[in-house]
Formats: sequence, structure tokens, C-alpha cells
Amino acid sequence: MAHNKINYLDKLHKNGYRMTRQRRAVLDAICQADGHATVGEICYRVNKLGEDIDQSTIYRTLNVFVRLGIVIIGGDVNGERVYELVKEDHHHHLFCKKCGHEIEIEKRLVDFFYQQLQDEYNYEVDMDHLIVFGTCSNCSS
Amino acid sequence: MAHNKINYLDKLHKNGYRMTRQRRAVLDAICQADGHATVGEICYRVNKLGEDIDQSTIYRTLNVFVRLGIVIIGGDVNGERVYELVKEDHHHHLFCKKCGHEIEIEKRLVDFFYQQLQDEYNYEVDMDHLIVFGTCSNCSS
DNA sequence: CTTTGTGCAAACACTTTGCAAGTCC
DNA sequence: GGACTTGCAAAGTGTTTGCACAAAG
Repeated sequence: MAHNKINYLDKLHKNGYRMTRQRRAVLDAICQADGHATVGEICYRVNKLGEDIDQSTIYRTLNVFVRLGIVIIGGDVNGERVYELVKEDHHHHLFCKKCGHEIEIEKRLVDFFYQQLQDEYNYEVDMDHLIVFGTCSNCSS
Repeated sequence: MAHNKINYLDKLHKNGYRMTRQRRAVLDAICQADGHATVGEICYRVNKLGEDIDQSTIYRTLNVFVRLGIVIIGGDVNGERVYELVKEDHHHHLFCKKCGHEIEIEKRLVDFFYQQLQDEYNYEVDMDHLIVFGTCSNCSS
């Protein structure tokens, strides 16, 4: 995790942004939430970390992170956006609907599939995120 | 499409709901929008159909449809929910994050990809629903 | 010391809700 | 006629923005 933070710092600096106490806290909060959280959850965890950060700051921070590709918006749950940390590895998952366990899909499989989509539909596919739902071998037996 | 509407009528009646001018119009509007639309788009199309329906009615109608499984919430684009008609076919989509438009992915591409996942990970993949996010050719140019 | 970031409060936008009047079966 | 629906207006949420002050490089 420490290693990742250096990358984040780099990304911020390279784009003229600064690293602040608040941004660090938001990053930590999302990490502690397994890399994905709503603003509500982030607030809660930030408070537990002993920080007191305004909601507007959290929104602005998240928007900066999205702009820099540090975080993506993963959809919404009950009208609340879910923000997800983009990690270097761990992009593509098989998600078991029964036990909730995730298996990483090998890059070469995804790449081939995406390449086809790109070619056939002239679509710029978002490489950050793919989740395929199903049932793992444990649960299906 | 007419065929589908009968199903919708059935679903409503079986659950104690009624078919009304407004609900028909909302259904038509979503159909005309290729089966997926935000509330804003629905309003626009409903007006073009010569109907004048209150937004609250549209929201209530959509919530009924979601409850009955006639429609699902497909995510959000810029904070607006995207409502999608549930159709028998049309399971696999490329979804443009910018304009919200969807392209169906040909079954053979998905099948090949899924077959690989099945084989390599012994995973029983859920065939119902795949959405790949990206940017369509219109929006990326 | 200049530029960027923060907190506060107010503004926005999307969605939901209470209630009286209207509509479907 | 009785239960379900609608329109209207008002209230709720989640998110964004303007501005003066604070902090980072």
C-alpha cells in the first residue's frame, strides 16, 4: 500500500496538484474499505481516522482522483456513487454470486476479448474494470 | 413489441397494478430509446408522443416497473439513473459512459470469451448480463 | 510568496412523498 | 363504488460551487 501511495503522489504532482492531509485521509479511507466506498462510507472512515473533513472537500478530492485515474466511479447503490480505487493489477474479476469470492481473470483472455470489441464495434473499451458474475466451482458442486 | 406489451399488462394486473395512459407512454418512450433511457430522455420522448406527464409520475411508474422486473436500473450517467427494459434477448452490451448509448455485443464474441473462462477457471458464468464500459466512436472523436 | 486546497454556506439537480382530485376495473 | 393513480407542490438527498482564509511547494 505504501508503494501505491508514492504513485498517487507522483500522479498528483505531475498534474500540478498537491498532496494534502485531506487527500491522504480519503485515500486511506477507501483503502480500508477494500478499495471501494461511497461518500458516506468515506466520511465515516475518515472520522474514525481522527480527521474532520468537509463533505465538499471529499467530493472535490474524489473528482480530482477520478480526473487523474486514481479512482473510478463504479456505479451507484441507492443513488449514491461508488468510488473504486484503480489498482495496477487486479483489474478483471470473476465474482461468485454465492460466496462473494473473486478470482482474477488472466489479462491475456480479457485482452483478446476486448481487442475484438474494439475492432468490431470501433469502441474504446474501458480497460479499468470488468466483473463477470457467476458461480465458483466450490459453490456450484 | 406489441407482444411484449401484453406481457407487461399481464405482469401489472397479476400484481394488482393497472395499465394507464401514463404507464403506456413511459413504456413506449423507453422502447423508442432503444430500450434504455434516463428520466430526462423519457420526459422528452413522452412529450413528443403528445403526452404531458408529471415527472413524479414518471419516477413512480419506473419504480413500479423495477419492482415488477419490467425494467432494471442500469447504472448512472452524470448522476442520472439509466433505466433499461428487460428483454428476452439483448443481454450483452457495450455501454458508452459519455452518452449512455448501448450497442449489443454479438453473442459469438461473448460465448467464446465465456467458454474460456468456464474452461480455465471452472467457473459457471452467469450468461444473463454483461456490460462492458467504454466510449463509443461518436463520443471519442 | 504564489498557487492550489479547504471550510462554510448556499445553490443545484435528481428523486421521493403527502394529499386531494381523477381514473381504471 | 372502491382501490389504484395522477398532478401538484413541497421536502429530501446527493453533489457542486463561490468566496475568503489556510496550507503546500
